[in-house]
Amino acid sequence: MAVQRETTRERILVAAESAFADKGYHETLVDDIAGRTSLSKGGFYFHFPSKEDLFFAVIDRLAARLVQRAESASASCQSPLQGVEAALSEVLTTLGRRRRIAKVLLVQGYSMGSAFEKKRVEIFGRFSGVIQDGLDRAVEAGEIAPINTEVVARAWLGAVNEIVVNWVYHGTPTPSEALPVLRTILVGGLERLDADKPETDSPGSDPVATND
Amino acid sequence: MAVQRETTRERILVAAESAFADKGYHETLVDDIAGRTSLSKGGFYFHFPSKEDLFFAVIDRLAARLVQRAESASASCQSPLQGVEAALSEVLTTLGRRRRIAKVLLVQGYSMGSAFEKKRVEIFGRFSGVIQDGLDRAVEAGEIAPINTEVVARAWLGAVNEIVVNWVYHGTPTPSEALPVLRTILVGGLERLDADKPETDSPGSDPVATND
DNA sequence: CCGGACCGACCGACCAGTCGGTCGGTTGTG
DNA sequence: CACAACCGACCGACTGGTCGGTCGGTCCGG
Repeated sequence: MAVQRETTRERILVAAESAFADKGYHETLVDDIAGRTSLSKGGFYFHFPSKEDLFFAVIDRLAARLVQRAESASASCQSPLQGVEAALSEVLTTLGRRRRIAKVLLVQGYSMGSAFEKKRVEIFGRFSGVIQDGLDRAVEAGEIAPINTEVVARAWLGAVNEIVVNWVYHGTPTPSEALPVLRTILVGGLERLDADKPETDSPGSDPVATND
Repeated sequence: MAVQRETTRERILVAAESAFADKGYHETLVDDIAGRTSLSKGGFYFHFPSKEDLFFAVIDRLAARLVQRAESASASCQSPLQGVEAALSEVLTTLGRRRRIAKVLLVQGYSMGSAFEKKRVEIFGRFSGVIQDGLDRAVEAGEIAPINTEVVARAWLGAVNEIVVNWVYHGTPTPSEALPVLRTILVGGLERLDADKPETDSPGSDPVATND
């Protein structure tokens, strides 16, 4: 039997992800999670020191996966701006495929109260860091004009977040429906700056397509 | 003594706004609010049927005020697009002046759990309605090219939301710092569409300034 | 027979909401 | 004007249910 440690821990994380998605932090009881894991409450507390720690672990796992997806999507692109666009699409479509995950990551955390604040800052910081990096490189590469990339990154993240959250609640418009529009207005908002300052020296490749 | 009804109710609302801003829904006790109002718990329950009702009343009040500000800012503009821009600025700067209000309105609600979902949909719907209306009129007026205005409105709202929330937690960048950048990328994202389809018949007045 | 994994009854803090009671003002009555 | 009957606003001790967390114990593989 021994050395089920990681297996069981994983089972708990999976069950918790689902439970938190359904009911939020407060409304999910430790007994619920124990139940879904076919574990007793005591069994659960053998693996996690507290409910709060469990929640953070769930969030961290999700965020890490998503950030990695975004990063690798971005890395497989030629130009920085395309990379940012790809990261954006990746996040949007991934969350769009997994409504429950989106809900845990973007909504349910707040119900933890003040303990969540630090975590939210950290998670959103990771994402906006990825985007900001790409934007900075795009500026350096002369793809877009200089601008406060931190604000832009945040704004994009917020736009994506709102589209996803609204979809989580409303069911419409779906992220994949929204993607082309988002691409147009977000990336387009920067390209215009480029047009203002036409000092680019890109090697003639066609610029980022503005629609699918 | 009689007929303090409204006065006391108002006092409770004000105190609750502040308490919820500080500690969120769950962490704020009815006793806290009673305390801040120099009222007993029983006294409080004379005026509100439940803690939940109180919270909704607080949120509604704040949202109504803010929506009205946005609408009147928008109404005092000449072109629809300028109106949308003005509404955007108004919301951003108003929230930027009142960090606590921003927190109650945009963050703390989630800590109520599922009961808040309907409310969030409603509140954000009100705001995005204002923006969407303006955008629709801007499309009709030929100021911008046709686009899915619902998605755009949501995206803008999300961008503003994220900037404000990030500021609430991080303290930087401040909404007023972010405003010019937001204006550039958001409104700019639409103007570019205009440039693609140069069929406007605006009466020669200079277009919306892209920076202050 | 040791100890890691797990059990589940139990504890106790916590808190929304209740309820019997108080008290100052107002209204009605003679 | 006096006095009673009434009422709206408010008080605060109490309750009842809920849950996170604990702890003494069990079970099984090595």
